[in-house]
Amino acid sequence: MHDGAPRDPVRSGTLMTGPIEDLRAAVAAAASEIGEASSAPTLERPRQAGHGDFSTNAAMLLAKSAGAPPRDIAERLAASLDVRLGDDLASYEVAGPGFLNLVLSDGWHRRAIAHALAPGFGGDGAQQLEKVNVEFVSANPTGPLHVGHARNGAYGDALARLLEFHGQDVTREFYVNDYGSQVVRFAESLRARARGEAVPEGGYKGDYVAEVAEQIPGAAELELDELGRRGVAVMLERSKESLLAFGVDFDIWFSEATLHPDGVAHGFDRLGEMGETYRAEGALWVKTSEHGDDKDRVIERSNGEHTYFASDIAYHVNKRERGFDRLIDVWGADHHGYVQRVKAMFEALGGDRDKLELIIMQFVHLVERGERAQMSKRSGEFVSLDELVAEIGVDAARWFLLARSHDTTIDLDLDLAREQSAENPVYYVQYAHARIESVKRKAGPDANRTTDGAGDLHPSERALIQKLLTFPAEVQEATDRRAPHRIAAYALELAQSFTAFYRDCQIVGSDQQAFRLALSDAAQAVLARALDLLGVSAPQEM
RNA sequence: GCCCCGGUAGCUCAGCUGGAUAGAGCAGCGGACUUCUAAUCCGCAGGUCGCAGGUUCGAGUCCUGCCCGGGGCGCCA
Repeated sequence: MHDGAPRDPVRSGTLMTGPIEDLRAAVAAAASEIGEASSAPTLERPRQAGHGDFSTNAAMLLAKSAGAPPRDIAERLAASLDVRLGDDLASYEVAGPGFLNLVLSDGWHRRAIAHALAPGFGGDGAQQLEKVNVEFVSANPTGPLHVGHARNGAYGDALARLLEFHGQDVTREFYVNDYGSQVVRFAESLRARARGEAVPEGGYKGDYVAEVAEQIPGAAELELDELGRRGVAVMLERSKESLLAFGVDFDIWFSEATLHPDGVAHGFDRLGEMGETYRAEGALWVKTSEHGDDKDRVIERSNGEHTYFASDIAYHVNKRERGFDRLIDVWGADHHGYVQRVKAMFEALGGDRDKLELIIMQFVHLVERGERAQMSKRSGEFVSLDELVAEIGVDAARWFLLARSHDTTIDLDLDLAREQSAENPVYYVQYAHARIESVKRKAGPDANRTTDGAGDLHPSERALIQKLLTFPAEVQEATDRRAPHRIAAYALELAQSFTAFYRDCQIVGSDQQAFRLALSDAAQAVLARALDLLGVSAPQEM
């Protein structure tokens, strides 16, 4: 949807204005007549029925500077809003310690639907257009992807989708750790399997190792280097297939090996030019402690070999030189200890530490009959991404993984997940979408639509419209906070709002048919968009 | 010892960066299918928001200390 005409790099804000933004602006304007608010007034949909369609705390924030009781100020605010909003304000009420509750007219609600029906509703909210690199999954290519990678993949992809919808230019990147000692260990394991020998201590013990070895002709006799390369290639191909089947499609598969030796040397040069390295105890160090790290870090060992950190430096230099405005790395919880040093290194390289985001994903714990099991690639004990998809399907799997905040650990009991997959809320949301399609089918292809109408709106219609109108703010919030799980929560709530409307209001055949079809169209479009942001399908029928 | 993430209903989790009587899904109990899709809907029950202080008109949310669970603190990758 972002193809075609170029857009302004900085938004005027006009694209974003909608009924809620107008309302918010009116409240802000009314407030500024009275005094200085200590913070921006809220404008929210109260969870409590009977507290109006929208509610603001502006009066309480103004009380100090205006030197008057909050409830008195709320009355003055209301009087001002009454003039500003005219017929759109149906009624108001001052409540509690000084809340101002607003009830908007049916006309305001009807007009709002047209806004929600506009193409791209909720998108393009970014204030500043950026070229963003999102690096995620980045699993070692020495074994199959497990559910932890699935979580990382679902999250990274959903975040990328959010950023794209928000208006950013996003590159999805997978960093392939195809260099270093784990590749050697993998090659040794492959050779042992090919020769029918026991896998050496510290090697990879999973059955997949034998399968991979079988796919490499002459594996028993190949040089370790070559065997490692072949093995990694096979694993990588498998990973690509698994991820594609899971709906995750990377733009770039970046090989760590290609950073050696030139990229690493280049990275060291850059640090050297910045005066950020020194030699001590026979090793080469980088002064990360001057940028917030606990201690300085070795990048070249006293034996002349590079540390893993050397690759990280080269990689981040490379990313910067590819012209990204923002780098987002999605890591597993076991890497949180590296956040400070990588941020420090990035700053030492002359980067802006705020332009490098390191997002830590908490783990997926495997639970079997109430017992926690440890997932480990080397021991071969894990639930694979493929297995998860085979058991419960892509949509249920993605929903399961995306419905929770990324900083909460997830307990996965595969038996339970299998049992409960039929009860996965994702189907409820999809069902609402399919049901709307069914209603439209019933109405026929030529049925009229209108956002005009007479007569009172049903409370369920008003609630559905209000829910639709909050979508742009939800997208904004989910994007700003890197929190796609909010979209899942929103999608469920929207599906509930639609289902209540469907229950209470006859659509096809009613004298409000054209209006209710327009409302249904808007609900369907937003449901489809929300599901798409999560990488979940929106079926026409179920 | 230090650092990061959690602790909210029986279970799994939200809680819009401080707002009104803390929510959802699942599980449980009781109801609803001659109707635009019952993968649905309605009702009931379920809580010392880990504990103790503090900040203020107001704290699940912010601060301090402690308890519990998970993860991390290499010249490994």
